Amino acid sequence: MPRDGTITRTTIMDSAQSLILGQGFSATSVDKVIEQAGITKGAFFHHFKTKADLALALVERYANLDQAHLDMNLVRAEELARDPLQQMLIFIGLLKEEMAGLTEPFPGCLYASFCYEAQLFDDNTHTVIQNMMLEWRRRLSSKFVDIIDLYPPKLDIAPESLADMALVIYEGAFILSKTLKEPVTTAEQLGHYRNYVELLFETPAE
Amino acid sequence: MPRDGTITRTTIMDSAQSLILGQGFSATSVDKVIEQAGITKGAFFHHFKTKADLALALVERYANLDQAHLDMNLVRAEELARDPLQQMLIFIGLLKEEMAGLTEPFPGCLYASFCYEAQLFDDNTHTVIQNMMLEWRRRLSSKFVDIIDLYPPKLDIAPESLADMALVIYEGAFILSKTLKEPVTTAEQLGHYRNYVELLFETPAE
DNA sequence: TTAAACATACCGACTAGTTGGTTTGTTTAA
DNA sequence: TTAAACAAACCAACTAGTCGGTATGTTTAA
Repeated sequence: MPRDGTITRTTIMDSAQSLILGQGFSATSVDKVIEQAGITKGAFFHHFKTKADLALALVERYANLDQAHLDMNLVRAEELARDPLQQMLIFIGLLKEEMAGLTEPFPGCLYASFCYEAQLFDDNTHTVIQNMMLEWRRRLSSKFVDIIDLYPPKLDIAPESLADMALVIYEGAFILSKTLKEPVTTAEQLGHYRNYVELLFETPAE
Repeated sequence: MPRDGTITRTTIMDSAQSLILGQGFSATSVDKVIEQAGITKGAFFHHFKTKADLALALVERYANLDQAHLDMNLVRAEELARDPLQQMLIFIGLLKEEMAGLTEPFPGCLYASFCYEAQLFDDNTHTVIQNMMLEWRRRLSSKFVDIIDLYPPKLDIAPESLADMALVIYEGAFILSKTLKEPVTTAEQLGHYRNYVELLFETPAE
């Protein structure tokens, strides 16, 4: 077996990601990454053709984890209930519980980090992020379409924008949580999202 | 009095801010700023002792505008209604209408931009941002306390986290809007926030 | 079995250009 | 005349990326 470079590659990516979430991509120099990773420039540019290539690899890995995370929680919710509204409420509850136990703010989202340095990245990198945001929209709005069918909502709402709200809450809560150093914010805000869905579709007591 | 440098200073800050919202603070070199502003390095470092000094000046100006914006819309809402719930719904409606007419995504929020490059800035800069976030929380949660007094909410909620939701929606919606290049997102999401408040406190039909 | 040929992983000095910041001097208006 | 407002040349440190070389394996053919 050849020397396994996947460990080195993973170490580089882990180091880079934690640096990027703290100081942004631009300020995360290759020198800082290799120092953090404990390797050399030769090793870095063996694994990544350019620094932009690292950025792409990072968002691809992040999006893959995000996809798996989305799939897993949707499947779990669908296993725990048959009714689409119950599934959605359970799904949001699962997301909330993940964030509820944090003792320090979530380190942040790579999508948001790259969003405010967007002009530094190429189209491939942007597309990966856009597609993953659209995937959240597709998956959740499809569920909301089923819900609207069964439970006439109290207000006229578009399922896509209701689906978007999940990511909106995540991204916004991360920013407040990081800035104010309050770990509970994200779980609290996901709780409001769940409340909103509940109130929108609940059948009035008769 | 010698030449009036306030125009130059403003031009520098405007150029810097638009560059920062597109590519982040770190990638926004002083050279790029002075090129965009059409001035020289001498002028730049006459007005700002360091690049970090520019960052502080930018967030201070941004926070002052934010404060005025918050004040103005709260006053307008209080002029248009006496009931605190109606005031809050009008207030959110005013924010929504500001965003509803955009033909391209809002350029973004300086708080969020700095949040993901946080380690580059000093405590003064952070404090300005934190104080403005806490100001939003104070002002809106005070209103929500009044609302809760008058309209027993359907669910048990903390007024602070309900107040935080305004900024959360803003910051999150900006990120989706910028990434997906969809200008309507922010107004849509503020609409959901208004819906949520409405549903939480509405008096059930009898 | 063995050794030559090859492939991958990695090292670290080097380069051309950029970075924030300084220095020295000039222009402008009161 | 004076002091703020600006210009332009300059600097040391840092930037991403290159390149020749080495170390450690795998494959192939006799």
